[in-house]
Amino acid sequence: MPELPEVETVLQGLTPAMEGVKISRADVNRPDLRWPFPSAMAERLTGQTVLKLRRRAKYILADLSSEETLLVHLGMSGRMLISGDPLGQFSRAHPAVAKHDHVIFHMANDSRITFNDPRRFGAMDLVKTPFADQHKLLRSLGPEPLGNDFHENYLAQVLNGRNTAVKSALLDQRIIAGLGNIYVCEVLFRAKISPTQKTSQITESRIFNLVPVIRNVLTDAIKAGGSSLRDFRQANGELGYFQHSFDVYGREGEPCRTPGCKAQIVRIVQSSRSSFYCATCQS
DNA sequence: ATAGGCACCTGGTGGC
DNA sequence: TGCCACCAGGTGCCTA
Repeated sequence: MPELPEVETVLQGLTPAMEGVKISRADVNRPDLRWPFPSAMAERLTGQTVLKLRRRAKYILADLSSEETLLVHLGMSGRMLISGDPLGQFSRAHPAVAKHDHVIFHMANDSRITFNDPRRFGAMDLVKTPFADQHKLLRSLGPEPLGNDFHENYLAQVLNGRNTAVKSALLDQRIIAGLGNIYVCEVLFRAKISPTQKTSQITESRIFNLVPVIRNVLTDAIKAGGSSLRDFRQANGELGYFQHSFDVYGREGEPCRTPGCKAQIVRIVQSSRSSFYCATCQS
């Protein structure tokens, strides 16, 4: 599910309900997700105030008053849903605990945040706040695509000499942190680059052009509240709607949206993942 | 060091 | 209805 725009959307939804608010209790309903939870996680969360909520790549980080930081990854199917009425803006009763509700945060403002993840590819960990960036899962991440460290010269330098398809390179979180399968497909369509193109074969001007294209695709998706395919929800339960703006993802056999192009979108498999593209427009 | 494949897990869909 | 194969938004780890 969640690539950078979806995680950013969830973060923005959670912030008013969680930031500055104490966790009165945490229910931890199983011992692990992708990996075992950190020891005594429920006790280490209980009573702590969330000082700051932030995002790094596809991770949500919650800095706690205990000087520990809770690190959350949504994996493929993770959701964080708010219930209750933290802002007095809407009223919604707390739902009964459902299947796959693995962790529930009971906040002092009477809201609840429920982490639900059927496939359990998600993860949570606790780390001392000053060392959060050095956490094993974070320390090798490349620059944020919407941040200042991601720019034309960086991308040209890091892609130069690599002998891999540009699709794989843009999915590599060490090169750029936050893109996933959907948004790489959409980026390559807008940039008119074939997903099979080797990075070393792409001209410098086309590499440079990828930078604003990546930024635009991500910012458009964030404005739309992310993409809801099967089960993605914003933290308030609403759907994102960027999926209606897909040019290629999931559109195998449908017409290319480039004006005047008569081709159909094709699907190929690269490193066991689907790539959607227009073989006429993208080279 | 780098590139490619597999594994982890559940649920939805479509074909027979 | 049932069974089965296949597909899914991620990514760490193992192999060559």
